[in-house]
Amino acid sequence: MAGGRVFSCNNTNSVGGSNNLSVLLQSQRVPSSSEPMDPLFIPRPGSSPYSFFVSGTRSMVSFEDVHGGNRSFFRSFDEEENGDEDLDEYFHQPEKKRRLTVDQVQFLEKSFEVENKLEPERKTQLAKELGLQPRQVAIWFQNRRARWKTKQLEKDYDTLQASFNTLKDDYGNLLKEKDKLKQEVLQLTDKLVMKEKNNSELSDVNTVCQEPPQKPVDSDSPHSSYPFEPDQSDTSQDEEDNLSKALFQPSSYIFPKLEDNDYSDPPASSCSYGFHVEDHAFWSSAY
DNA sequence: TTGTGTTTTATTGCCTCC
DNA sequence: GGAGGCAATAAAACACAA
Repeated sequence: MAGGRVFSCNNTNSVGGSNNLSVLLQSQRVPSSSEPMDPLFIPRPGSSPYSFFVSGTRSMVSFEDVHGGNRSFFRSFDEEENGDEDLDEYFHQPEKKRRLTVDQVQFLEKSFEVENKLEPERKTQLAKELGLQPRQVAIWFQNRRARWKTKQLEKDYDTLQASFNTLKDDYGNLLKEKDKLKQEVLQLTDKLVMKEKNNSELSDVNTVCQEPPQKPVDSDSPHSSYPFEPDQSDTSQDEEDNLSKALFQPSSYIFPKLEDNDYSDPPASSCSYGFHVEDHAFWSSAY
Protein backbone atom coordinates (compact mmCIF):
# COMPACT_ATOMS: atom_id res chain seq x y z
CA MET A 1 0.00 0.00 0.00
CA ALA A 2 1.17 3.44 -0.85
CA GLY A 3 3.35 5.08 1.68
CA GLY A 4 2.36 2.57 4.28
CA ARG A 5 -1.17 3.87 4.20
CA VAL A 6 -3.87 1.48 5.09
CA PHE A 7 -6.93 1.02 2.97
CA SER A 8 -9.31 0.01 5.67
CA CYS A 9 -12.80 -1.16 4.92
CA ASN A 10 -14.56 0.33 7.86
CA ASN A 11 -17.87 1.07 6.24
CA THR A 12 -20.60 1.20 8.79
CA ASN A 13 -23.59 0.90 6.52
CA SER A 14 -24.67 -2.18 8.30
CA VAL A 15 -27.56 -4.03 6.81
CA GLY A 16 -29.42 -6.41 9.03
CA GLY A 17 -27.92 -9.83 9.39
CA SER A 18 -29.63 -12.15 7.00
CA ASN A 19 -27.18 -14.76 8.10
CA ASN A 20 -25.03 -15.17 11.14
CA LEU A 21 -22.44 -12.87 9.72
CA SER A 22 -22.59 -9.28 10.69
CA VAL A 23 -22.28 -8.17 7.15
CA LEU A 24 -20.98 -4.72 6.67
CA LEU A 25 -21.88 -3.75 3.22
CA GLN A 26 -19.60 -1.58 1.31
CA SER A 27 -22.19 0.22 -0.68
CA GLN A 28 -21.02 -0.80 -4.08
CA ARG A 29 -21.46 -3.66 -6.35
CA VAL A 30 -19.69 -4.65 -9.48
CA PRO A 31 -21.58 -4.10 -12.66
CA SER A 32 -20.71 -6.64 -15.26
CA SER A 33 -19.28 -5.26 -18.45
CA SER A 34 -22.60 -5.53 -20.22
CA GLU A 35 -24.62 -4.26 -17.32
CA PRO A 36 -25.93 -0.71 -17.46
CA MET A 37 -24.81 1.67 -14.76
CA ASP A 38 -28.08 1.67 -12.93
CA PRO A 39 -28.04 3.26 -9.52
CA LEU A 40 -26.56 1.02 -6.95
CA PHE A 41 -28.10 2.66 -4.02
CA ILE A 42 -31.53 3.40 -2.76
CA PRO A 43 -31.87 6.31 -0.40
CA ARG A 44 -32.36 5.12 3.09
CA PRO A 45 -35.54 6.42 4.65
CA GLY A 46 -34.77 9.16 7.09
CA SER A 47 -31.29 9.67 5.85
CA SER A 48 -29.89 12.20 3.43
CA PRO A 49 -30.68 11.69 -0.22
CA TYR A 50 -27.14 10.54 -0.68
CA SER A 51 -27.10 7.96 2.00
CA PHE A 52 -27.46 4.64 0.38
CA PHE A 53 -27.53 0.98 0.97
CA VAL A 54 -26.83 -1.75 -1.43
CA SER A 55 -29.65 -2.94 -3.58
CA GLY A 56 -27.71 -4.93 -6.08
CA THR A 57 -27.03 -8.58 -6.20
CA ARG A 58 -23.32 -8.43 -5.97
CA SER A 59 -21.79 -6.45 -3.20
CA MET A 60 -18.52 -6.06 -1.51
CA VAL A 61 -18.86 -7.00 2.12
CA SER A 62 -16.53 -6.71 5.02
CA PHE A 63 -16.15 -9.23 7.71
CA GLU A 64 -14.18 -6.86 9.80
CA ASP A 65 -16.41 -7.33 12.82
CA VAL A 66 -16.48 -11.06 12.55
CA HIS A 67 -13.01 -11.92 11.47
CA GLY A 68 -11.32 -8.94 12.99
CA GLY A 69 -9.58 -8.17 9.72
CA ASN A 70 -9.98 -5.96 6.76
CA ARG A 71 -11.00 -8.62 4.38
CA SER A 72 -13.36 -7.59 1.66
CA PHE A 73 -14.60 -9.37 -1.38
CA PHE A 74 -17.44 -9.58 -3.81
CA ARG A 75 -20.39 -11.50 -2.69
CA SER A 76 -23.39 -12.61 -4.63
CA PHE A 77 -26.37 -12.73 -2.38
CA ASP A 78 -28.10 -14.92 -4.92
CA GLU A 79 -25.60 -17.58 -4.14
CA GLU A 80 -25.34 -17.30 -0.42
CA GLU A 81 -26.51 -20.83 0.05
CA ASN A 82 -23.37 -22.10 -1.64
CA GLY A 83 -21.67 -21.52 1.64
CA ASP A 84 -18.02 -21.86 2.47
CA GLU A 85 -16.81 -22.80 -1.02
CA ASP A 86 -17.98 -19.55 -2.44
CA LEU A 87 -16.70 -17.66 0.55
CA ASP A 88 -13.33 -19.21 0.04
CA GLU A 89 -13.45 -18.43 -3.63
CA TYR A 90 -14.37 -14.81 -2.98
CA PHE A 91 -11.73 -14.43 -0.31
CA HIS A 92 -9.14 -15.35 -2.90
CA GLN A 93 -10.64 -13.27 -5.67
CA PRO A 94 -8.78 -10.07 -6.26
CA GLU A 95 -10.94 -7.02 -5.73
CA LYS A 96 -12.29 -5.65 -8.98
CA LYS A 97 -12.48 -2.05 -9.91
CA ARG A 98 -15.89 -0.49 -9.56
CA ARG A 99 -17.28 2.65 -11.04
CA LEU A 100 -19.13 5.13 -8.94
CA THR A 101 -22.76 5.68 -9.71
CA VAL A 102 -24.00 8.72 -11.54
CA ASP A 103 -25.51 10.05 -8.35
CA GLN A 104 -22.33 9.57 -6.41
CA VAL A 105 -20.31 11.30 -9.08
CA GLN A 106 -22.76 14.18 -9.27
CA PHE A 107 -22.61 14.64 -5.55
CA LEU A 108 -18.84 14.52 -5.55
CA GLU A 109 -18.72 16.98 -8.43
CA LYS A 110 -20.89 19.43 -6.52
CA SER A 111 -18.71 19.05 -3.51
CA PHE A 112 -15.63 19.56 -5.64
CA GLU A 113 -17.06 22.77 -7.02
CA VAL A 114 -17.44 24.11 -3.53
CA GLU A 115 -13.92 23.18 -2.50
CA ASN A 116 -11.45 21.06 -4.39
CA LYS A 117 -9.46 20.16 -1.32
CA LEU A 118 -10.67 17.69 1.17
CA GLU A 119 -10.31 18.14 4.89
CA PRO A 120 -10.46 14.93 6.92
CA GLU A 121 -13.79 15.86 8.43
CA ARG A 122 -15.36 16.55 5.08
CA LYS A 123 -13.91 13.39 3.65
CA THR A 124 -15.47 11.33 6.38
CA GLN A 125 -18.77 13.11 5.97
CA LEU A 126 -18.81 12.61 2.22
CA ALA A 127 -17.86 9.00 2.55
CA LYS A 128 -20.67 8.52 4.99
CA GLU A 129 -23.17 10.30 2.80
CA LEU A 130 -22.19 8.37 -0.28
CA GLY A 131 -21.56 5.06 1.34
CA LEU A 132 -18.00 4.97 0.16
CA GLN A 133 -14.71 4.41 1.84
CA PRO A 134 -13.07 7.67 2.90
CA ARG A 135 -10.11 6.48 0.94
CA GLN A 136 -12.26 6.25 -2.18
CA VAL A 137 -13.45 9.79 -1.68
CA ALA A 138 -9.88 10.94 -1.25
CA ILE A 139 -8.82 9.12 -4.41
CA TRP A 140 -11.73 10.57 -6.33
CA PHE A 141 -10.77 14.08 -5.28
CA GLN A 142 -7.17 13.45 -6.14
CA ASN A 143 -8.03 12.19 -9.60
CA ARG A 144 -10.52 14.99 -10.05
CA ARG A 145 -7.86 17.56 -9.20
CA ALA A 146 -5.58 15.96 -11.75
CA ARG A 147 -8.29 16.16 -14.40
CA TRP A 148 -9.01 19.77 -13.48
CA LYS A 149 -5.33 20.58 -13.80
CA THR A 150 -5.16 18.99 -17.23
CA LYS A 151 -8.19 20.95 -18.37
CA GLN A 152 -6.68 24.11 -16.97
CA LEU A 153 -3.48 23.46 -18.87
CA GLU A 154 -5.47 22.98 -22.05
CA LYS A 155 -7.27 26.25 -21.42
CA ASP A 156 -3.99 28.04 -20.76
CA TYR A 157 -2.57 26.55 -23.92
CA ASP A 158 -5.53 27.79 -25.95
CA THR A 159 -5.19 31.25 -24.45
CA LEU A 160 -1.50 31.35 -25.23
CA GLN A 161 -2.14 30.06 -28.72
CA ALA A 162 -4.70 32.80 -29.36
CA SER A 163 -2.33 35.36 -27.97
CA PHE A 164 0.44 34.05 -30.17
CA ASN A 165 -1.77 34.21 -33.26
CA THR A 166 -2.71 37.80 -32.50
CA LEU A 167 0.92 38.74 -32.06
CA LYS A 168 1.80 36.94 -35.28
CA ASP A 169 -0.86 38.88 -37.16
CA ASP A 170 0.33 42.13 -35.63
CA TYR A 171 3.86 41.30 -36.61
CA GLY A 172 2.78 40.59 -40.19
CA ASN A 173 0.94 43.88 -40.34
CA LEU A 174 3.95 45.70 -38.96
CA LEU A 175 6.16 44.11 -41.59
CA LYS A 176 3.80 45.32 -44.30
CA GLU A 177 3.73 48.77 -42.75
CA LYS A 178 7.48 48.73 -42.58
CA ASP A 179 7.81 47.88 -46.28
CA LYS A 180 5.36 50.60 -47.16
CA LEU A 181 7.24 53.16 -45.14
CA LYS A 182 10.51 51.99 -46.58
CA GLN A 183 9.20 52.56 -50.08
CA GLU A 184 7.98 55.98 -49.04
CA VAL A 185 11.36 56.91 -47.61
CA LEU A 186 13.09 55.78 -50.81
CA GLN A 187 10.77 57.85 -52.95
CA LEU A 188 11.24 60.90 -50.79
CA THR A 189 14.98 60.43 -50.76
CA ASP A 190 14.99 60.27 -54.54
CA LYS A 191 13.02 63.46 -54.69
CA LEU A 192 15.43 65.15 -52.34
CA VAL A 193 18.40 64.06 -54.41
CA MET A 194 16.74 65.38 -57.55
CA LYS A 195 16.00 68.64 -55.88
CA GLU A 196 19.56 69.02 -54.64
CA LYS A 197 20.78 68.21 -58.12
CA ASN A 198 18.56 70.83 -59.70
CA ASN A 199 19.64 73.42 -57.18
CA SER A 200 23.33 72.78 -57.83
CA GLU A 201 22.76 72.96 -61.59
CA LEU A 202 21.12 76.31 -61.13
CA SER A 203 24.09 77.57 -59.12
CA ASP A 204 26.41 76.42 -61.88
CA VAL A 205 24.42 78.31 -64.45
CA ASN A 206 24.52 81.42 -62.33
CA THR A 207 28.27 81.20 -61.93
CA VAL A 208 28.89 80.65 -65.65
CA CYS A 209 26.67 83.50 -66.81
CA GLN A 210 28.01 85.91 -64.19
CA GLU A 211 25.01 87.90 -65.00
CA PRO A 212 23.86 89.99 -62.13
CA PRO A 213 20.40 89.06 -61.34
CA GLN A 214 17.71 91.53 -62.10
CA LYS A 215 16.57 91.11 -58.64
CA PRO A 216 18.05 89.36 -55.64
CA VAL A 217 17.94 85.61 -55.83
CA ASP A 218 16.19 84.12 -52.94
CA SER A 219 17.29 80.56 -53.08
CA ASP A 220 15.01 79.75 -50.21
CA SER A 221 12.06 80.96 -52.13
CA PRO A 222 10.60 78.13 -54.12
CA HIS A 223 8.55 80.50 -56.21
CA SER A 224 11.17 82.91 -57.36
CA SER A 225 10.41 84.72 -60.57
CA TYR A 226 13.97 84.32 -61.70
CA PRO A 227 13.96 83.45 -65.42
CA PHE A 228 16.20 80.38 -64.94
CA GLU A 229 14.21 79.11 -62.12
CA PRO A 230 14.04 75.38 -62.49
CA ASP A 231 10.84 73.92 -63.57
CA GLN A 232 9.04 72.81 -60.45
CA SER A 233 6.37 71.00 -62.26
CA ASP A 234 7.85 67.68 -61.25
CA THR A 235 7.22 68.58 -57.66
CA SER A 236 3.71 69.78 -57.54
CA GLN A 237 2.31 71.57 -54.56
CA ASP A 238 0.37 68.48 -53.67
CA GLU A 239 3.44 66.37 -53.75
CA GLU A 240 5.27 68.83 -51.59
CA ASP A 241 2.42 68.75 -49.17
CA ASN A 242 2.63 65.00 -49.13
CA LEU A 243 6.35 65.22 -48.63
CA SER A 244 5.95 67.50 -45.67
CA LYS A 245 3.24 65.37 -44.25
CA ALA A 246 5.20 62.21 -44.73
CA LEU A 247 8.23 63.61 -43.04
CA PHE A 248 6.50 65.34 -40.19
CA GLN A 249 3.64 63.12 -39.41
CA PRO A 250 4.27 61.33 -36.13
CA SER A 251 3.92 57.97 -37.78
CA SER A 252 6.69 58.86 -40.18
CA TYR A 253 9.12 59.27 -37.34
CA ILE A 254 9.03 55.55 -37.01
CA PHE A 255 11.37 54.51 -39.69
CA PRO A 256 11.62 50.92 -40.70
CA LYS A 257 14.51 49.11 -39.28
CA LEU A 258 17.21 48.86 -41.85
CA GLU A 259 18.56 45.43 -42.32
CA ASP A 260 22.02 44.57 -43.51
CA ASN A 261 22.58 47.65 -45.61
CA ASP A 262 19.33 47.21 -47.42
CA TYR A 263 19.04 50.91 -47.15
CA SER A 264 21.83 53.19 -48.18
CA ASP A 265 22.86 56.13 -46.08
CA PRO A 266 20.74 59.15 -46.60
CA PRO A 267 22.27 61.91 -48.70
CA ALA A 268 25.04 63.65 -46.87
CA SER A 269 23.58 67.02 -47.40
CA SER A 270 21.24 68.99 -45.30
CA CYS A 271 17.67 68.49 -46.01
CA SER A 272 15.60 71.60 -46.14
CA TYR A 273 12.76 69.95 -44.28
CA GLY A 274 14.05 70.53 -40.83
CA PHE A 275 16.23 67.56 -40.00
CA HIS A 276 19.55 66.26 -41.04
CA VAL A 277 19.26 62.96 -42.75
CA GLU A 278 22.83 62.11 -41.82
CA ASP A 279 21.96 62.52 -38.21
CA HIS A 280 22.64 58.95 -37.18
CA ALA A 281 21.43 59.57 -33.69
CA PHE A 282 18.07 60.43 -35.12
CA TRP A 283 18.02 57.48 -37.50
CA SER A 284 19.06 55.03 -34.90
CA SER A 285 16.67 56.41 -32.34
CA ALA A 286 13.91 56.24 -34.89
CA TYR A 287 14.08 52.51 -34.75
C1' DT B 1 -17.82 -9.87 -31.70
C1' DT B 2 -13.57 -7.86 -31.50
C1' DG B 3 -10.01 -4.58 -31.61
C1' DT B 4 -8.81 -0.12 -30.13
C1' DG B 5 -8.93 4.26 -27.95
C1' DT B 6 -10.62 6.82 -23.90
C1' DT B 7 -12.10 7.36 -19.21
C1' DT B 8 -12.20 6.17 -14.52
C1' DT B 9 -10.59 4.03 -10.38
C1' DA B 10 -6.79 2.68 -7.80
C1' DT B 11 -1.73 1.98 -6.66
C1' DT B 12 3.00 3.31 -6.06
C1' DG B 13 6.70 6.15 -4.93
C1' DC B 14 8.29 10.44 -3.83
C1' DC B 15 7.88 14.91 -1.63
C1' DT B 16 6.41 18.41 1.75
C1' DC B 17 4.58 19.88 5.99
C1' DC B 18 3.72 19.69 10.78
C1' DG C 1 7.69 9.82 11.36
C1' DG C 2 3.01 10.04 9.86
C1' DA C 3 -0.48 12.22 6.93
C1' DG C 4 -1.65 13.88 2.79
C1' DG C 5 -0.65 15.72 -1.93
C1' DC C 6 0.98 14.91 -6.57
C1' DA C 7 2.87 12.63 -10.84
C1' DA C 8 3.16 8.57 -13.16
C1' DT C 9 1.22 4.49 -14.12
C1' DA C 10 -1.69 0.14 -14.15
C1' DA C 11 -5.75 -1.88 -15.09
C1' DA C 12 -10.70 -2.29 -15.30
C1' DA C 13 -14.66 -0.30 -17.44
C1' DC C 14 -16.59 1.78 -21.14
C1' DA C 15 -17.52 3.56 -26.02
C1' DC C 16 -17.51 2.77 -30.63
C1' DA C 17 -16.26 1.62 -35.29
C1' DA C 18 -15.58 -2.20 -38.47
